[in-house]
Amino acid sequence: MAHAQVSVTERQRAVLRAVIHDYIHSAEPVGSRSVSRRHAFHLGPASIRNIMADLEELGYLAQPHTSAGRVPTDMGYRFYVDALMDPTRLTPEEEGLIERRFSPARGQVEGLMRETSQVLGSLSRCAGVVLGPRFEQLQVKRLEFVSLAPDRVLLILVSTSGVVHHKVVTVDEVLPQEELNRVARYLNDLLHGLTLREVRQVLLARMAEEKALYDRLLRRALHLGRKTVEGEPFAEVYIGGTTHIMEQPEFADGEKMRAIFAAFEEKSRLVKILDRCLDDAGLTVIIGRELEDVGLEELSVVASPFFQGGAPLGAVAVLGPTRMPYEKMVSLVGYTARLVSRLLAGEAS
Amino acid sequence: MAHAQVSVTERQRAVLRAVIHDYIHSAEPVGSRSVSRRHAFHLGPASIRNIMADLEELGYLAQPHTSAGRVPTDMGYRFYVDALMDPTRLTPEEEGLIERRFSPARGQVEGLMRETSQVLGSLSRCAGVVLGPRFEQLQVKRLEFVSLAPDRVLLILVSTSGVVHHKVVTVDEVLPQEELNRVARYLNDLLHGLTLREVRQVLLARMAEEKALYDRLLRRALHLGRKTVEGEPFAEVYIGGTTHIMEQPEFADGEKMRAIFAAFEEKSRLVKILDRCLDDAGLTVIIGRELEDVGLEELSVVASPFFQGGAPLGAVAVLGPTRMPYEKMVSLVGYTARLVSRLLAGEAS
DNA sequence: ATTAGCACTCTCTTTACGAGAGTGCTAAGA
DNA sequence: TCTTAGCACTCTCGTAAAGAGAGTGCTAAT
Repeated sequence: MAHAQVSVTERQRAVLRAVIHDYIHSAEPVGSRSVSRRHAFHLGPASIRNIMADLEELGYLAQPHTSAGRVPTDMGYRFYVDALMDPTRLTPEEEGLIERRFSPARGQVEGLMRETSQVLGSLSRCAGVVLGPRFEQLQVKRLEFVSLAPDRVLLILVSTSGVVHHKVVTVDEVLPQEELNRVARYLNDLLHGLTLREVRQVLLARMAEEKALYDRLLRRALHLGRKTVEGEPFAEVYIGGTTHIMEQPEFADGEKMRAIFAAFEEKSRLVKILDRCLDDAGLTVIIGRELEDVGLEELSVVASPFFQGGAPLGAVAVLGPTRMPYEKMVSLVGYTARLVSRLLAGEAS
Repeated sequence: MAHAQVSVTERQRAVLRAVIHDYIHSAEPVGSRSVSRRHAFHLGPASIRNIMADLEELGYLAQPHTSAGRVPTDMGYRFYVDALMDPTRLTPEEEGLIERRFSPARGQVEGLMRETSQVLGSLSRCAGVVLGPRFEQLQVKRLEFVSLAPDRVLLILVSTSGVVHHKVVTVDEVLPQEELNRVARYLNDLLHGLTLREVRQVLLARMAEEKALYDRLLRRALHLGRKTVEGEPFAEVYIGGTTHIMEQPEFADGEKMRAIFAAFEEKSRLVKILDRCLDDAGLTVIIGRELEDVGLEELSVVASPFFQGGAPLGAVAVLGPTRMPYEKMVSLVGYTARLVSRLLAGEAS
């Protein structure tokens, strides 16, 4: 209306919308006849055909073969999501359902993440994916060192949000528990409240500044501190409802399924995709090839970051076939992300 | 020879063995002709046919339809595993490969479990499953309580083997960190070195014994201690290499796959199955329907417990189609279980 | 006891064919 | 000029028929 599209008329938009709607719920190529019938345009099938031919030329639709109906392309979905889709809201029932499922998970960040992935999975009937708190961004609440063996130390890191990370390291010299306690006390004083990114900087600065390192305790402390924060994975990924993807008719073929599940096992690929969504303040939709991940070309992602104290902490997402009901996914993911942010805020001390 | 089978002749055994061998690597019904050819019996196809008919009557073989070859039944596999199979050993290359893959995981129990499931998966080309340390059996090394919010406490439990468990609980009264430290000190003295099973008993005994509970500190300590050990899952389950199962031709059908992956998501079902294997000191093979799990009728499990300090701690297993190379799986699982036990022993302080 | 021979059965693949759905194009109508 | 009715064409899909292939069970001969 106000902003006239350069090359896409209002009618073309209406037909594209209709085709996508039909295709999303039938999973079968959509013909001109059914569009003309089901959506009460005052247009006959022949006109629809002309318009569809135009849309195909524009790259929004494709034909699996001559004389089949049309199927949306990635580009078609993209246009739909950006310009055609009318946002819906979740029904109050759905919202209530989500909230109820979350209530038992109150207070445990990891449990919350896991539950979120499962809720998203079951409501979207796709895979629900959650990118957990970014390690770098966790704030140190407490460090703890436990001596497991003379040369082996368990490092435990508790963040203010209640996330616990731990790992075992081997040290060169024997460190009795006594000394570990002193080290922990020192580091806790030094690092309390800092994010791990800051911790890394502080430790490096200290180590440079006190080159000499006469103090053995100090030296050990800095050394152990570095071990704690180094080489950690970017973040944890939680996946729920993966079986729903198998229900989609487009993946009846076993080979495609394998490719997809291989990606699920290799979580780094999911991390890479979801990481892109963290920079955007709001909700992101990535469609098919836009994922730039060989093996996932036929999937789309709807993702949204969630926040703690104003900073994006992680992301929730739905991963399903490109033929997914985008409006619904957008509202579902958006609602869930806001809810998670709210729960996290309610928990921060 | 020495022990003449009541109803199974030596020749029948040989034919059954041959059929199972062929079927395991072809996945197709085995006919009399190919048995006669491939295995240089001095018997023609017709004789083989007679023997196969006998084996069918005995319940060891079945025909998908008249005039197809024979296929082993669950009972046939069972007989094969119990009486026919000749044990193999892994090749030194395979053993070396396993050991190398484990070396980076040294010292971290959780990492070791995860890695084990993946190694088993990739070497068996089936799903690798590990039932982690049984919670009940962990020995308390250290308890730690961190106050996250006035009414919310993070409980951390470190076991002597380096396993870390944690959870967040909500408490009725405000507990400052100061007091939590005192509580932790008390409980650490009381519980150090006990298994969680014993911890439970000790706490119950104390609570009964000191009914009055005049001491607030004591009351709180016992209360928090109970929260720490109660309601915990039986054990963690690690699964690796699930995608291999999809490669099996018998699961090309999407519906069967779904059933199987549903079981993977619902880990309690796997726990139930593997738990059965913990009681047996050695290796267990469970075939098809013997699993007694609707949805997994076409799978078999080869499992073996691993030990720490003489007590079974958890189990490693391979989960694949009933048509799996049992000899190889048995040696693989056996070797891996022994290796895991060894690595655990090497780590105990 | 073994096996050759044979008729029979069942699956799988190929081929043919018609129904159905959809298209593109052309020409007529608004 | 835009719309649409009509029509020939194309492609898929399901069904049916036919033949090849593999395997069996039975009988009779060795």
